[in-house]
Amino acid sequence: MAYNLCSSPSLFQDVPSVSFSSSSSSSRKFKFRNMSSSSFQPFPCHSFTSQSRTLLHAPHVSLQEPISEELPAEGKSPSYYKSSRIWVNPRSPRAKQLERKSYDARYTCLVNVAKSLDSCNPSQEDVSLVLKILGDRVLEQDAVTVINNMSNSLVAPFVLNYFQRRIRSTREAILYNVTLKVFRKSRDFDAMEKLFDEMIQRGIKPDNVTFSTIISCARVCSLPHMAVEWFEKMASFGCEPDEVTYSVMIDAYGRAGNIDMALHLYDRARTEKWRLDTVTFSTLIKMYGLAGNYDGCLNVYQEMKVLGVKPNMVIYNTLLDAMGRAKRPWQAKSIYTEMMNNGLSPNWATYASLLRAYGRGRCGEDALFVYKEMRGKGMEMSTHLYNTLLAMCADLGLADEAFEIFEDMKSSATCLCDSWTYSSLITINSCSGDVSEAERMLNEMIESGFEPTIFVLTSLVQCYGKAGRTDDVVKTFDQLLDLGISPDDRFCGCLLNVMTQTPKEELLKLKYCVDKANPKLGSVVRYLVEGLEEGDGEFRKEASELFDSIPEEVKKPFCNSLIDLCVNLDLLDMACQLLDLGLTREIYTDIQTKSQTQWSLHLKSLSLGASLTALHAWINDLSQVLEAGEELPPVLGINTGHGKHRYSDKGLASVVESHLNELNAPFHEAPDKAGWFLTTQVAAKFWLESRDLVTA
DNA sequence: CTAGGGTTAG
Repeated sequence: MAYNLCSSPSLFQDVPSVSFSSSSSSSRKFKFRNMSSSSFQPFPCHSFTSQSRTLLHAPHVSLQEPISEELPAEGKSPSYYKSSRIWVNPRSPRAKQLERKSYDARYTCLVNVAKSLDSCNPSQEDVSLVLKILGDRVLEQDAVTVINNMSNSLVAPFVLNYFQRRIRSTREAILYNVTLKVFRKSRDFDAMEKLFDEMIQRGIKPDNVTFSTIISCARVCSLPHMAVEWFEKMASFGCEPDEVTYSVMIDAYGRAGNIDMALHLYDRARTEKWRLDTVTFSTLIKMYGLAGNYDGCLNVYQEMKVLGVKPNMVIYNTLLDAMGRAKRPWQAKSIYTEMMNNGLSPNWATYASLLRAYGRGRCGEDALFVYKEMRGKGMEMSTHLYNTLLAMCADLGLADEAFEIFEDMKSSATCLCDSWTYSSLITINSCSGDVSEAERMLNEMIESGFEPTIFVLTSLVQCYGKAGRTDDVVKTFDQLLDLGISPDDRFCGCLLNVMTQTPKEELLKLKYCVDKANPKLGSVVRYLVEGLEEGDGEFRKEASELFDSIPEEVKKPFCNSLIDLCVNLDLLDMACQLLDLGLTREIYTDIQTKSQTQWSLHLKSLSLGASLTALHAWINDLSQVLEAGEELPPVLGINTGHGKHRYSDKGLASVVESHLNELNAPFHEAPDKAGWFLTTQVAAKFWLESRDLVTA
């Protein structure tokens, strides 16, 4: 028997017809996936140009027309062979290539049908008109390919109906499943549920594919509870979840915030010896990353390798992204190195993750090296990738590089600037205190048709605050409200930070903003700014309520700024109360540590005011130890960290050092340990006792 | 691309 893969050679200039001798046993292997050799009916595709109009108005052309009903007898050419008939050994690469080309051509035809359907009216008549071209005998496989390539969820049900009337299938769920996929593409969960009901009513049994499609649709529609609901429904339809369903559900549970359940499923999948593949692992890594469990990400990665699953690009990119979130640039680097050693070359997602990791991890040199490498490789740029570069520059304060990248972006024909682009540029200029350049960018943003976002306005508040332009801070605040944006915690934190840099006589203007933005914060600030007398722990109670009401990640910056404000206003008692509150609520942790040989004070994560307050508290604690007749350890140390401090232009070290000098404290900078001030038990004891004499 | 699952921002 000869398989004739291309019945009309003239249609394929470079694809000659092929026949395979039945004597070759390998011809069995030569078939298309999901299709038995005998069921394959080749057809020419000459009428299928990319123009769907041509397609529709070519009624004399049928996909099936030139097909010979009888396959040619061995060694005899069918009548429609004209020329260029070549015998090809089915084992040869040439045969594989021909198979490929023939398949591709057929596939392209069906994709074009799908495209025409997408742009036609959602009616049975119009759908029939397009589909007539497939002839009366439609192959199930072709129907699947057509629907699978559609994206119009209004037309899809008519197409399904058309095919159902022409195809007698023993596996009717398939056409339903592939139609469900179209709904998934347009995120139409309601349509999905409706079609499922129809399936049931027609007595067609849903299978795992049905459920995993519905579940993953719920996921992309941000309806994780629906995903769970449908998963739990499976059993009542006689479906046992398999590895794909587990993989989807691990993700759905993760996104629903039910990580325990996700891990439970993973355990089950593992003990039931499902073949776990990279998709499941990347899902797990992603889930741990979003939950902030970064060691969990690395554990999954290790476990995956132990189980013999080879990491692919998606795994590496997901890991890199997680390490970026974790602010662990060094781990991102070693993962990237491993990726390269495994012979994989970075794509856009790799670069985006790396840039983010190095930007957030303050690794300027590494980040710029990535940028150079991208340029050197001629990496195809996108708006998103440009924006990632600009965000990296904003993280690292690289104004010149940002300008260069921005110019490059504007000269690109395909990558349009968007509100993210301007946002990064405004942030960069705001951080470097360039008010006029920040304003110029804001204007350009507005002229380009983008409204300022809360991120832009937050940056501007910071910018004006730094420049001492309190009225413009207030103006920016009002602009935020005018745009109907409600101030978030970051914005309030920024206002609070501006207050720590504002002279006392202007603070009332900012208090107005804080009051409006967050009344709880306003009532705490009132004690400081209005010099409110506090009786009976009122202040502490208000501050406690404030910290109860804000999310974990903003507690420390709020507390730092509030303490700074106290210190600026000489309200040391309230500063101490806030520090104590911060310690008891574990907003600050491990500030004081004790070992056999050394007691230490760690100030690195504290603002300047909070550092000085913590220093005073520590000195008081040490005095009390002596008063109680107990001993100090051999060494006492203060760790300020070195380098530039987040909250100050001056390093924290120099501020603490001059304060220690003022106090005549015997701490001295350690020559071999940067950022440490040390003293001995004897010196400390002598100083503390003489100090107590003075204050007594 | 081949009836189901995974990687792009404050």
